[in-house]
Amino acid sequence: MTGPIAVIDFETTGLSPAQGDRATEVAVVLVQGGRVVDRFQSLMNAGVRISSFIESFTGISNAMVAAAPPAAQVMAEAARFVGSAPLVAHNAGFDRRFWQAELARLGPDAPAAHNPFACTMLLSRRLYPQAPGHKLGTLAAFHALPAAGRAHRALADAEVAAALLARIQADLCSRFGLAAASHSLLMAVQACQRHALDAAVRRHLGTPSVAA
DNA sequence: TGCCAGGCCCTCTTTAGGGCCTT
Repeated sequence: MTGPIAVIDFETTGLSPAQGDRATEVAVVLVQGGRVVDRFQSLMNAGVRISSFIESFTGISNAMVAAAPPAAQVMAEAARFVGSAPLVAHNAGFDRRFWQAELARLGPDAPAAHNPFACTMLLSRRLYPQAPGHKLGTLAAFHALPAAGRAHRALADAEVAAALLARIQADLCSRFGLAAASHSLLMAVQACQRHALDAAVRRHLGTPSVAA
């Protein structure tokens, strides 16, 4: 049994914290042994205005964040919830930038700020090249994953990403005869070269031959 | 008013360009 993995999703005011964008909502789903074992979700007030485009896109309004706890408080709680668990997100580069930017505002010693991230989008590109696309919703439909609520809200998207992660782990296990697909294996698959998946997994596992 | 990012991946590539994906 591997340790828990924290699947995270942010809703934000835009695409780039370097351009002043801030998080408006965060959700974390803890997954262990292919099952969701705990959840964290909160809106947060970062003191910035949400554009009408983002409001219609996410359903998160200025009034909703005005009534939410301060961003620093929410991020501190999220970091404690994640603890030492490795992280997973869909298009993880995006969520990693906001995770690190928001935690950096808490100070240089914020916990969990540098936990490793794996990406369900990069993994899906490796494992499911036949999928019609690699958006989270497209992959959910492709794998017939259960609906989890309104898309583009943090907890619903984190739940779908967690279900996608469970599918990825199950497929890796069945393909390579594993009992469990660890986060480090996910990182190895994510980093492997195109058309070199089996060789990359064999290198990671340290086994000379694995049934395909 | 209009525009804004970053990184991976593919290919009509590698001295590059553009699509995808996240909000």
